Amino acid sequence: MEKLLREKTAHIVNNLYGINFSDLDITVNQTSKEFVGDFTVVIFPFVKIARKKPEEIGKEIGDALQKEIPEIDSYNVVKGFVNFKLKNEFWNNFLLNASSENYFSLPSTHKKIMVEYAGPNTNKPLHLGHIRNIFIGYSVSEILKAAGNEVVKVNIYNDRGIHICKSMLAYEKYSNNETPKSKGIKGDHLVGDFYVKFDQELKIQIAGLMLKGMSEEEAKKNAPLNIEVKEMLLKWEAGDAEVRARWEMMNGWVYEGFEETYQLIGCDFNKHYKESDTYLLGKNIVEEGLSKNVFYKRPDGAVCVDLTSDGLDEKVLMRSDGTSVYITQDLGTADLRYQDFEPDQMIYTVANEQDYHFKVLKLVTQKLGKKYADGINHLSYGMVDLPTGRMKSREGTVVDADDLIEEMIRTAKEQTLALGKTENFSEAEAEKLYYELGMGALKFFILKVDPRKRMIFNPEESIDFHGFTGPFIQYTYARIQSVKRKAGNNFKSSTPVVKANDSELQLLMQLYLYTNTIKEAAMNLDPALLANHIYFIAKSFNSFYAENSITQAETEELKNFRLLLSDLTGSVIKRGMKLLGIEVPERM
RNA sequence: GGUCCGGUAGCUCAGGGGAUAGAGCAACAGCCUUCUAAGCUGUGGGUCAUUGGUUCGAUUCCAAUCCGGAUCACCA
Repeated sequence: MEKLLREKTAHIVNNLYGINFSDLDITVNQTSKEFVGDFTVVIFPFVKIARKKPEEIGKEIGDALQKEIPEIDSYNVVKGFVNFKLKNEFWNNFLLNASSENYFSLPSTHKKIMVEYAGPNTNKPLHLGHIRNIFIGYSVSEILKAAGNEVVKVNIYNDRGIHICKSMLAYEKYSNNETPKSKGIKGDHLVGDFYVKFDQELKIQIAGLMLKGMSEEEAKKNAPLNIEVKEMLLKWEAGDAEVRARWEMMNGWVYEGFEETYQLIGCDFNKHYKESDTYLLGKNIVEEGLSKNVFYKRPDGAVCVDLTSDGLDEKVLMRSDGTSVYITQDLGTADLRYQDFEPDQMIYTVANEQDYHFKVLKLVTQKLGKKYADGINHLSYGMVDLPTGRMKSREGTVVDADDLIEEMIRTAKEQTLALGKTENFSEAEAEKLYYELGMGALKFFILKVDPRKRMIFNPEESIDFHGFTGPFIQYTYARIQSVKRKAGNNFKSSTPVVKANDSELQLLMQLYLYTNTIKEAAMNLDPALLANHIYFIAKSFNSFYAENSITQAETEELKNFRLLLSDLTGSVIKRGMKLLGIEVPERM
């Protein structure tokens, strides 16, 4: 309807005033609530050209549009705004159409989009930063699917390098060969403990050396642990059997731990890539770049690319000793992924601290003339900070993912029990509900914020279950299901001819705008748009619910209409929340 | 220092050229013998960081300044 209004208005204005506006030049808004109407055309832009008063123009446009668009019931002009009110039939028809099975399946874009998300290191457990990453990456993937794209979800494991060796070395030195099983903790946590242990022991060594008169820099260089860990990395690269075996074992523990957390979170992947598999591929690309004269070799042997003409710097792509750096393996990974799936677009869900890195990646692949280069897209999200600033693992301020999830579920349980909501639930049903509510609260808390912005999480304040939250929406859904049960699930999709009241219209409008939001969320890679919209739908429903009786409506026809409206609201909420990765309960 | 991102109510966040700037939390006042009160209705709370500009109109766009953050490795 907005599109139709824009097109018709442009047409009318062009004829009437001899200008040349396209539909994109026309502003159509929702009518703001203090005026009568559903949609509003802004006519200020024509005032100057038409040399008439806004009120006059408004009347001319209003008359013309009313003639051309049969769904328009009436209009009014206020200053430079023409407010159009749509006929009951329009909303009745919408309700019927939207209640049919395939209303919400948007046409295929014939595009294949790859989304990378998660991307953890295999030396410590997942934390709140990963949680935001995973929620965003998963939700963006689902939204893209809903908008008609084929989506491939991939993960990348940073599973090799000096930081991985640190936990391995600490394990070798300080463990009693314990295993996740023997200690009864998750594998990623066990490995993470040794990563921390390495740092602690290293600090002691450095302090000791400094007491003997070394400078801090010297002490760091000469600390036995630092020397040993470098030796271990060399052994790893050389394929030393013992080191590789320990690496396989410890990474195996970590993957098991991660898998458990993924399951709890409810995310999934089509394929996991490992940097240990791709870092060597990057070297082929470096060779390719050299032969194409896109890269050059410095006298010291390091391979570089000059990006100064693009406003960046000279960037090293391979060390003088021939080993690969971070960007090298990303070049290899991108190439492999394109061979694997041939996506039209590759979206990297990575925090904004790596903006520079992805600029370089895109530029370098473009310079190499890679087919996929233009499709590289960095979904750069803001980091999660504490009120005191950045989370720091060394200061122990990192919010652990498993702990946080557990706490959310526990809080959900407490609050639900306090309200006595689960008195006639079976044990399994109740546990499922606590899980859905706890995760719903957490996911919504994260996803309602614009991904691009940094956000603050205060561990002192528990995440809310009231107001603009996941549980509020889940509650709304459960309420709707309850009403439907009370009505014996007995309502027909026959043509309702009902003059909707204000709260019904408000709800219909929100439901009507839903598919727009999906398209916009997909275009902007922004689940927050969807989260906000679902909240408005739930809020509109609750107002409607408070003001109107559904099962006791004055007439059968009205009852049927309201049941149909409630049912549609429920299905849109369920559908939308699914795209955020949030389940909705039938009862709560 | 260069580049990029941000600054909106006490707090957490929407709005990104259009009408009197919105939610939630927190505070206060109402609403359960009627479909689930994790709800609904209302009240108070704002120099949209500052200063200039662009125009019919700027919280929104541009510039400068201030404040916060990120980044500019042969680390990942």
